[in-house]
Amino acid sequence: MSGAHTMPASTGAFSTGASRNHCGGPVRRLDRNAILRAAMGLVERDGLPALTMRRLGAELDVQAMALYRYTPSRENLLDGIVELLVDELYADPEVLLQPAAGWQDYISRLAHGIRRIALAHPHLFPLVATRPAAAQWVRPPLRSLRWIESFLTGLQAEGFSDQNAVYAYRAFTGFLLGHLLLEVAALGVEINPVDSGGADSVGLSPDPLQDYPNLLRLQPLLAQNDSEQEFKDSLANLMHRLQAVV
Amino acid sequence: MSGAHTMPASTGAFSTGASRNHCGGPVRRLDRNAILRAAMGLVERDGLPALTMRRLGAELDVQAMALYRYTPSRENLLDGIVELLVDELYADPEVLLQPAAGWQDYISRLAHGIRRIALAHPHLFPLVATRPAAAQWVRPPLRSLRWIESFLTGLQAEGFSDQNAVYAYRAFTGFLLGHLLLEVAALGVEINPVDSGGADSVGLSPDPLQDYPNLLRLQPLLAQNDSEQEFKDSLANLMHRLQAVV
DNA sequence: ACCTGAACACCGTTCAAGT
DNA sequence: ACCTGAACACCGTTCAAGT
Repeated sequence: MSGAHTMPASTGAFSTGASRNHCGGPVRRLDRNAILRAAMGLVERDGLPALTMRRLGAELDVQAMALYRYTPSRENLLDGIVELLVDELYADPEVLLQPAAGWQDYISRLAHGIRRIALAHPHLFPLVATRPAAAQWVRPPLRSLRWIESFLTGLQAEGFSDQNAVYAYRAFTGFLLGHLLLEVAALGVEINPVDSGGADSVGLSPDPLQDYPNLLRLQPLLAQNDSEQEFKDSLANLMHRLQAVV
Repeated sequence: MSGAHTMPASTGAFSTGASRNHCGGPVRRLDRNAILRAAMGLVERDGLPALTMRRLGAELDVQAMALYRYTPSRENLLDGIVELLVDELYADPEVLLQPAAGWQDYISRLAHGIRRIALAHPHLFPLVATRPAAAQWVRPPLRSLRWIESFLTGLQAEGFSDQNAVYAYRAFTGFLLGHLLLEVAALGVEINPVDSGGADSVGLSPDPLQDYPNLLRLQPLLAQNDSEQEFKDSLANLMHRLQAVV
């Protein structure tokens, strides 16, 4: 922390131009984690297009070029964000690393944990879904080797065969990705992160809603959706499907 | 091809500076559809980051600024691409506008039609999933009002109540989005559209596969997946789920 | 009517130079 | 060791100007 690098004795407090903390000691402003956290905050506040090396630098009181000591590229930064996001699962006390009360309980906790992450970071979650993975079989949103290993091992401990554990992994990721992407997309429309100047009129397609009588009539029904209930229903259905094969 | 701009007037035939077709008549080179098609081709060939106003102009033998006669912005172009993509469903003879042999047949044809579109445009499909929609209840990948109307009306003609038709719409879109996004993502890893110079070593996460014995053992099983069969299985499961409520 | 040249305010990234 | 200035090759977009 207090490395006191190249401090000229004469001028005292502000001679180096480096920022200082409130204790007065010189401060190592940057490290990869701080950069990633700042990037996440920037995206969550202003949207993905706002994540610019220059703006991110400004956020950290530094020039953009300084960031390249800690990341080879902006792309690499995005990958780092995705990794950090998935790792938040470890900090969730509701999520278990291994089944403790049956595989249904385990899967349910995991599903809700990932859902909490998605809802907490609606602007960031699409990155989890769309960034290229390391291998074909690494599927978002469960895209850390450690969690895939946990999942497969956990289900096998509960009696799943190799085949069935892999089958469950595939069904589980498909279910999660579809639901959570739809959920954060719906959130995104509500909070409207779009910065395209005054394009709201273009939004509702070439022809107006009036041309579709059925849609017009069902609009209230379509608009009122309990996404949590829908998530739970679909999860229950998944469980039922897995129950049949185990 | 023949960059005949700024042609001296003396040469007669090329006095206008506009390009000509092989019949010799002056030609309107640009229109919105041609631009959108060129953009789709560019993305499918070189990836989304390659879609640049300047590069797209070059593709059409025109300066970038000329495109702004036909689109207000690059963002609007992306929305146009998504619309064109979804509209390809109308050109698919296997897909029916209304049920003709039961709702299961109708839904199955629709699902496979959208899957064909996704697989035909793996670089483009993520746009369908992630572009902001016009309303919360417009869900990718079924994001045209006309298709939503068709879907709801179709199911109601087959005996679905308002509630159940909307329920089916939600379950159907969730299923499609999850599966197809995973499928094109897996494709994307195979064909490797990444242009990040030599980042292949970074890809496989901080720790190697060797640290996860179970994963290492199951890797062959994870790698060999029949995505079409998986799609059909999951679709059948969806049908079964809907069967229960109708 | 349709396209271009020039310009503006940005980008990501490199690299020699400062401290 | 860590950060900056200056520079390069790009971006999207505007607008007066050409034909």
